[in-house]
Amino acid sequence: MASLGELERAVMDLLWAGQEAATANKLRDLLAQDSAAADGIAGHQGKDLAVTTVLTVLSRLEKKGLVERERGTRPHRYQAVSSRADHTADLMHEALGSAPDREAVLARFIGSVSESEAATLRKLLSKN
Amino acid sequence: MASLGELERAVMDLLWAGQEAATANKLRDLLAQDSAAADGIAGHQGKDLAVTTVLTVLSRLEKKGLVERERGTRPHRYQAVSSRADHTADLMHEALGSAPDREAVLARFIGSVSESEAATLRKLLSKN
DNA sequence: ATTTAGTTTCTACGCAACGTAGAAAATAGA
DNA sequence: TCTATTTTCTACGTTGCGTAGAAACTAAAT
Repeated sequence: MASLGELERAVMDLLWAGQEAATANKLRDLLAQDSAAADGIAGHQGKDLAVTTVLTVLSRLEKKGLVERERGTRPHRYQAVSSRADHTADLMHEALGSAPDREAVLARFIGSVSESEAATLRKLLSKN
Repeated sequence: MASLGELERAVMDLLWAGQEAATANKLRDLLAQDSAAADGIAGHQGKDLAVTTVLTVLSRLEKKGLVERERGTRPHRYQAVSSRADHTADLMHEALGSAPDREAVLARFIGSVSESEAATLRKLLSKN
């Protein structure tokens, strides 16, 4: 399924957070904000990325099937193909599927889950 | 947590499969067997790896915390730090933990689980 | 004690992924 | 048609991994 680099991850987080499709410029601005916030504004050492950088990353994410772009509108607009929840669940299934002893894996997994999450799971498994 | 390359994965699979700690030479032989089997014996295009290759990989796995070695014995013996089931469960937790909306993730995860696995989960969640 | 055969460490090369962005090409609006 | 904006192309530096030779090290045999 291909794992994500740091910047790719940051971009996906933005796309997953916002519901609207966003342009590369918009994303660049948001990334600048975030990094400024992380430094505490004072720093803000010109961590602004070039738009081409963001576009490159978006292209790579598109190739990986994580992002979709509207080619019709002029500044192309990008959006995540699936929700973060779906994507994360896919990753979990991918990990699970890579093992021959799925039951054992599930046992370990459940064994180290918090009580509230266990409750959530019980609910999800009974309903339906 | 660091993901594994192809050879790293193959080595871990061997360590997870066998219960005894193994030497680099032993692992090299097992890898040669496996690749021969994969090709159907006829091929077996001298895919035998150098022992140093296996040792390098083992060192990297040790640095990643996946493998442990007995330095006392002369041909060092290597073994997995945790079982494959534990490791896989850890990966699942890692994926789950990276999302802010854990409940949503669990919902998707459960939603696309096979019926037999769902049964397994129900059992695991009730018992205890 | 010295040599030697086997073992481990060090160093390194090629390749692919990723962060990064300038140069060039394409396009929409003035 | 010219220009400002946007997108694509190309590329460079870094890091992880597959791969292994060279060098250092250690235990056994002589």
